[in-house]
Amino acid sequence: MLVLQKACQGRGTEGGIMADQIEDNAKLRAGQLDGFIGYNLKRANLLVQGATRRVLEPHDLTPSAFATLSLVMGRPGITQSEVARQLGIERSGLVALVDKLQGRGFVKREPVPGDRRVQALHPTSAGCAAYDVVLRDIRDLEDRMFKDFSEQERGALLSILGKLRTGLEEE
Amino acid sequence: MLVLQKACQGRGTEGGIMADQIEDNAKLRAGQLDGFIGYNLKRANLLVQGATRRVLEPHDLTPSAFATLSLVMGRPGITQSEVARQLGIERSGLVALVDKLQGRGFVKREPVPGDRRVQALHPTSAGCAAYDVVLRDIRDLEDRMFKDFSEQERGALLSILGKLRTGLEEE
DNA sequence: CATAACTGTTACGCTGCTAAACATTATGCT
DNA sequence: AGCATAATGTTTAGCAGCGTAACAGTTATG
Repeated sequence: MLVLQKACQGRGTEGGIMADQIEDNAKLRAGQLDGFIGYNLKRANLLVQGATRRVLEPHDLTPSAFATLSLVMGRPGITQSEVARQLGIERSGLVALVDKLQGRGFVKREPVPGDRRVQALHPTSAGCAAYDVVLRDIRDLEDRMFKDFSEQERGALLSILGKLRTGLEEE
Repeated sequence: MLVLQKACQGRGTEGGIMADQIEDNAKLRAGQLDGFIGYNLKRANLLVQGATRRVLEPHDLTPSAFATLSLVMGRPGITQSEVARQLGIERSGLVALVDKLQGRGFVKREPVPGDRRVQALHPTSAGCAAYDVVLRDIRDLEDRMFKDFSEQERGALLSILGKLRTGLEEE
């Protein structure tokens, strides 16, 4: 608050003359943004997702497509609604995703005996093979990103993110 | 790997009959996605950004607009290119952002004596006042999100995210 | 058995961003 | 000085991802 007023009343409008002083202030004040989880999360996510995209691109997969494939691999017969829920997106958005995955022969939609509304998702053998190789690339990427981290830090990050998620999901 | 093959060759195509077994497998295998930082980051970011949007909406601000305002507050006279760099977006994307901020009278563009290309950004008094109240709301939100976290965990998250960022920014 | 709730799907539109091009101004090389 | 190179702000065009709303078919619930 004090800082704000200083910025506004003080040299705010004269700006740009004494570059070194401004640089100093930057280090002192710019921390504001760096103190917010929202901002840090966004930036980190931007970078990580960028790297992920670059790894996935040669396989012609988007992060969402890979996540979908991964879910289908992990739980064959999973319903589309369930996938959407786990991915945190709308059901409608998933249709195109599954369409593309099915078009490439990685998954197939199959009716389930008990409930004629749903079409369960199953991996094909081609999907399994593809997933196997892509998974290796992703694992490599994660190892590369975490190369400067201790095993403890890596675990801490995952657990904290998980805790944050569950805390927010149930409002 | 073993898991994959099992999923593919095994009950993959018969799916959906024994719901309880499938549920069990979900708990065992679905961890795959939960083990990736990319996925956890994306999900957490989705939720946090959603909450942030909800807080910012009454003030008619987007997260990016708030971040921009925050940067201008923290370093009056900052250049647009610099803001774009810090936000990790393109210069072109920032124009509309600043336009809107300027339209609402929160910041103003001013020529800088030394370099006639740049137009330095400065907060107005209205911008300062607005930022002051919005900042309070954001701080409240962050406290609410972290209510179940120890001070240590909160610090750990920020430092790890920061480390991840700097590690990725320099390739 | 009627009403509500759920599933997959489509069509439409918005938002946020990137990419490419351009004019203006700075900088560096020779 | 002159010329190439780069940087800044800007416009325009376009795209990808996502949400909303609506729909038909199906199941659950009172």
